[in-house]
Order: sequence, then structure tokens, then C-alpha cells
Amino acid sequence: MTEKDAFDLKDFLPYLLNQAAEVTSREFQTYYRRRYGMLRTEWRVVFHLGRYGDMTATEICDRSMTHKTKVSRAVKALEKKRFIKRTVVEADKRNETLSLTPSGRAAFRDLFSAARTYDATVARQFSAEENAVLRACLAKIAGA
Amino acid sequence: MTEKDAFDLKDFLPYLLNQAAEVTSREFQTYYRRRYGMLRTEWRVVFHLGRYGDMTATEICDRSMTHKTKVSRAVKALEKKRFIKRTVVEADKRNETLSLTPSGRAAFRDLFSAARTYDATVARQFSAEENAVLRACLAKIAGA
DNA sequence: ACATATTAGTTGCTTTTGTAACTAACAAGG
DNA sequence: CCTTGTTAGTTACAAAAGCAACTAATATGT
Repeated sequence: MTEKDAFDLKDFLPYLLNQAAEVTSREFQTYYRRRYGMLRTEWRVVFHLGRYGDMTATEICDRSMTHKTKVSRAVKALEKKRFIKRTVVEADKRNETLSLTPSGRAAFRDLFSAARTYDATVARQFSAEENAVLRACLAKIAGA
Repeated sequence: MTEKDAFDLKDFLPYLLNQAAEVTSREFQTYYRRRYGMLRTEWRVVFHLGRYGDMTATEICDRSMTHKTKVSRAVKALEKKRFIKRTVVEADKRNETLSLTPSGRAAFRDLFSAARTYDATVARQFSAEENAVLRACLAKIAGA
């Protein structure tokens, strides 16, 4: 077997990334899913509103690189669960501003802190340098 | 804003991992999808058989941490496309050995080399050390 | 030998995602 | 104004994934 043939699935970045993403997503999911009945996109929407303030669905799409149908459905579900409310923008009635309700804000605070804790748990496995390299590489790949 | 509040979605590992995984998967997908009409799990099955030799569906499940229904459906689809064939194991008729057909083997060779090339393309963005750290971290996260 | 448990793999049903077509509101050029 | 184009967001339909119940073959304890 030549050196070239020693290429394994575990050497293949798309595979590695998917496996790692799946593990962490599955683990963190239990927070927003079990406790608030949220889906991943719903949690992302709540995160954006809680972290950056009121904004429209399109802004969330742009910032989180999520497709608008996913956000549209997440918004609908969050509205039904009374975590967010919408307000049509009078100046341009195509837009609607999304904002967290009090219970949405409470969920955000809880999940935000859970996210920080979970992130720290994963990060604890690595040195500061490793963490920096890992995150920089991921951001670069994701950004491309 | 305190230091604690400076936690961003882009600082959250599950999010970063998902974004990075999505970008690379989407890019590499075009190979197996456009050229062979395969789905991701089908490509993984082909990879396993081509890289490690004949094995059963359960072995593929174990090695690739994939659920058996996904593999079952991938096997069915690959069989219909004549990329693999199954042989019931006489010693234990619950098992069936999967193996590539000649056209399956040809597809594997092509995709294997495309995978190596694509991986190198992503890796080229980083130094040798960065690559080593990235892959080691991902493997550790995925393994946990 | 026989009831019970396990293992391999499949199927049916539900949930989630992707894609494309659609509505409604606005913008811009003539 | 009025046609044409664009933008925000929704919806309908199809593809894919997840989960649980199922069949068939084998193993195990009594």
C-alpha cells in the first residue's frame, strides 16, 4: 500500500466535520429541545434576537446563513409557542420586526448560559492554542 | 457589556462545526451527486467497501457511526443502480456480504481520488500544524 | 427440545429539510 | 399612472432522516 492509498474516511475533512458537528449538535440539542420544545433553527432565531436585539427574518437569514424557508417556519413555530412576536414595519409593510416576549427572553437567558457552559465543556479538552486554531480553521472553512 | 456577554454564535462550537460541515459537504456533494446520483450515505457505503473490502451492512454502521436504516436504504439504492451486490452468508443467513460491482469499483476509484483532491484543497488553506491540530480536535470531539 | 432473548436487516409512519413557485409590498423608468 | 423588476416572506410538494415496530435467523438457558 503506497502512501497515497493511506487515505481514510477519518482523514477526510467533510466526514470529520460532519461527525464532530453531529456529536455536539446532538448533545446540545437536549437543552433547547427537551426544555423548550425548540428545533435548531428556532434556537438560532432566539439566539439572534436575544443577543443582537430585534431584527427582521431576512437579517437573521443573512447573519446566520440560514435559508429563509427554515427561518420562516422557525418564526411561525416560535410565535405559536409565545417566545417571539412580530410587528409589521409601517414604513415598509413587507418587513416585520421580530422580538422576544418575556418568556422568550427567559428562555434565551437560560439557553445562552447553557451554550456558554457547553462550549466551555468541549473547549476544556483542548489547550488554549488548540482552541484558537480549531476555531480559526472552522471559521475560515465556514466563511468560504 | 461584560466579558462574559461577548459570547457570539460564531464562538459557539456546535454552530461553527455545523457551518463548516455544511460548506464542505455541500461542495463535495456535487461529485457523487451529479456524477453518480448518489446520496451521502451511499457514498459512505461505497467508500467503505472500496477502501476496506467486502463487509456487511452492520459493519458499515459500526465503522461509520451511521444508523442502520440509513445504511439499509443506501444499500437498496446502490443495488438498484448496480454499484453493489449482496450475497447471503450461508453460515449465518441473517448476514449479507456487500461488495462492489465493476461499475461500483470504478465509481469508488473516481470518488476516492476526488475526495483526496478536495481534502487537499481545503487543507491547503492551513499550515501543517494547523491541519494536524484541526484534525486531532475534530477526531477527539467526534470520538466522544 | 423449547421458550426467550438477540441480532441483521427492512418497512411504515412521522418529522424535518430542500426547492420552487407564489403573494404582497414596494421601487423605478418611461 | 402603469408596466417591469425586486424584495420579504409564505406555502405546497418532494426528498430525506429519525424512530419504532416488524420479520427472519440464530443463540442461550433450562
